[in-house]
Amino acid sequence: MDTAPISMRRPTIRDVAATAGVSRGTVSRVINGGHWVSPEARDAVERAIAETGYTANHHARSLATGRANSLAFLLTEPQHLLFSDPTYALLLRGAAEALTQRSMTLVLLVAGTPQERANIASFVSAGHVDGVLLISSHEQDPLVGSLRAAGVPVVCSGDPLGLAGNLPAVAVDEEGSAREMTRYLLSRGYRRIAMIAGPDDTPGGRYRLRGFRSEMDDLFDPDLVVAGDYTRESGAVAMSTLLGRTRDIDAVFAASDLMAAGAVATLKKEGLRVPDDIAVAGFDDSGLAEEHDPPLTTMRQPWRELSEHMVSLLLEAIAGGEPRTMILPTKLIVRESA
Amino acid sequence: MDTAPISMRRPTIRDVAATAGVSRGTVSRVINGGHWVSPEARDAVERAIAETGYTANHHARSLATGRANSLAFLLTEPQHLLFSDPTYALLLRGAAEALTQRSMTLVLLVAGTPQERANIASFVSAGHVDGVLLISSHEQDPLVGSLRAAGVPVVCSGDPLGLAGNLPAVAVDEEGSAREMTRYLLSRGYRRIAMIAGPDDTPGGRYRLRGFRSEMDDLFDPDLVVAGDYTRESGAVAMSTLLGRTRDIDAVFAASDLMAAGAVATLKKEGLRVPDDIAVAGFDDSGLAEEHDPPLTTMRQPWRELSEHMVSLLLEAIAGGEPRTMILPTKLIVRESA
DNA sequence: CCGGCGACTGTGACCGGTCCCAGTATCACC
DNA sequence: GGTGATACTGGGACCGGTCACAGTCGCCGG
Repeated sequence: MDTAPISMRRPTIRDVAATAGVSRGTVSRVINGGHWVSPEARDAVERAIAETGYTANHHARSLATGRANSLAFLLTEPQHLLFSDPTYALLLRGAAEALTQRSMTLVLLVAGTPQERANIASFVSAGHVDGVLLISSHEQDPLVGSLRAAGVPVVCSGDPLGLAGNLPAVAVDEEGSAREMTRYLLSRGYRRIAMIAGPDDTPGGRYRLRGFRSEMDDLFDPDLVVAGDYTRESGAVAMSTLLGRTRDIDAVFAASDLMAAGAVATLKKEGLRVPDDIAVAGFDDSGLAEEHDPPLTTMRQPWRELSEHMVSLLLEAIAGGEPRTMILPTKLIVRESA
Repeated sequence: MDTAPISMRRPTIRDVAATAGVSRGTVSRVINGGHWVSPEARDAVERAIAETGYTANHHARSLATGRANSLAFLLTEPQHLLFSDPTYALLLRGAAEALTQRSMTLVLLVAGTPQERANIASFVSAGHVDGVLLISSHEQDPLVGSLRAAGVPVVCSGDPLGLAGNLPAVAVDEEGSAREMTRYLLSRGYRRIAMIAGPDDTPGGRYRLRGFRSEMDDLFDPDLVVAGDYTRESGAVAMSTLLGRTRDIDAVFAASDLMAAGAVATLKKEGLRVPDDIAVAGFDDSGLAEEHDPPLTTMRQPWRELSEHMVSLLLEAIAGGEPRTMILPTKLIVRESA
């Protein structure tokens, strides 16, 4: 019956051992660093591996070692946000690369519906991944709590508000960045500067506003602050709100490029020119900023470094190291909008 | 020394069996459908599972069954494209959801550097995932060949050009969609319609152009066709090229929203109004279209359905079914740009 | 009363690795 | 020549499931 070419089953470590004329143990040692193996044995094993085309079975290895060799990229934002905001894609790309380099894999988890959240909690707690790259959690996300309780190593993107210490995190200097942008706007002669802040339960919402306020000092006017939720639409709405309060505004600092873009859209609709009538600055330099019309002045977040360090801190934590937190610098990118 | 609360190891199927007072086999049967299990046994097992908080160990199961319970989402585009084009994010989101529903996991693979491509080929061939969702392959991608050779189930997004048949795929009716858009533009009275096509080695490049050409019929002018690579920049460049050839253009049909946006940018720079001087239509309805200024008339791709069907066709193929291909309809979305 | 069948259950082998321990060989040293 | 350390090797046990198979039990028909 079976006239098809026999589909050889994948070679196992035993096959390699047999063709190399050594034991499984020796093959295993060669694979894992090769200490305490004689040069001849190593050679034989390496030849045998090449000859048989052996590749290790991840599942078997994970079962034996208890390590999964994979990390979860966990998005906790409501769905619609996740994929409209280009910053997530940047982090995802960086994380994927960082893991590929370490020959680990990236499991994408999206915590949208309550059902999904429950599944994810049990999935992760069950040890199917070694750790979690936690992306953009609002303060007091219960999911984070359950992960911590289960003892799953976690590293946060951005300051883990309210999860006092102990959680490793990689963040940018939110407050300092906001101060720098504010200082820049002031240096350009703007005095009536409004801020479209992020939600107060996110680090980017809280600390960027704090930096803005302290740098503005006497010039700070609470009427010129409106909070959005980082989306383009919320930026547009916020700008309308601001204009409804007063026309005495000469610059706007938005806590995300997306909100800045929304603000610009509103301004255009109102017949106001950017930056001639009102200057607009964003935050993130998410790619959108450069393509925008006009190109946005913004604070560049070091996306590549952020994800790279998230991965390395997480691996440290998994290895049992002390939880560390890194603060990375941002960079002022001056374009045309302000 | 160890004053910390003992960290109980995860309960295994044996623990469940013990507390339920049955054998491992029975527990396994309950978990996998529960056939040929007495109601009392089932009850006891379910109680024991709840009591112990048991969750199955994926690695052990995969080792025993040979199934990984995960699919790869494989991006074969050069890096910079992947994450600037919002359409990938839409597919990714949909795939993640579709898999979560089936309690499978999504492994993200990015085939960027040659090194990564090699790793991915061996990773996938080694059976670490059950199948591959292949995203946007150019014709004759060697990676696809090696995956097919290794017998890994694959499903393509878009017509798998050149990989004649046999590969299941989910695509939209490219040619029909392009005809519909062209017909619409003609119905609006435009006669000198240009096309910014996609690369000819992609289905969206080849077939959308084909549809455009056949619907234009006598009005088709090869001088009014330029190919881009779906990016915004290429759209901008293509538009410049077109304008360099002739100013006798009253509408432009771009094979992606991103290229349409680039074209609009060029037109604005040239002082031309959209749609008053030149109308612009896109393709994808990738989210960008709605937010664009002016909002883009475009062909909506059914992203959710695309990814959902990709997953289900792939699972069919994995189960040994005949490779199937699905063609989904698009929808003309009329906004302001044309 | 026996044979046979269907429903249900328990058990041992196995998936493909890792790890640990016992064992051997070689060599230096006293 | 015995002792002990060092370098290396082999093999059994184990990780936590699934699966095939054998076995038990009750019941029905002949």
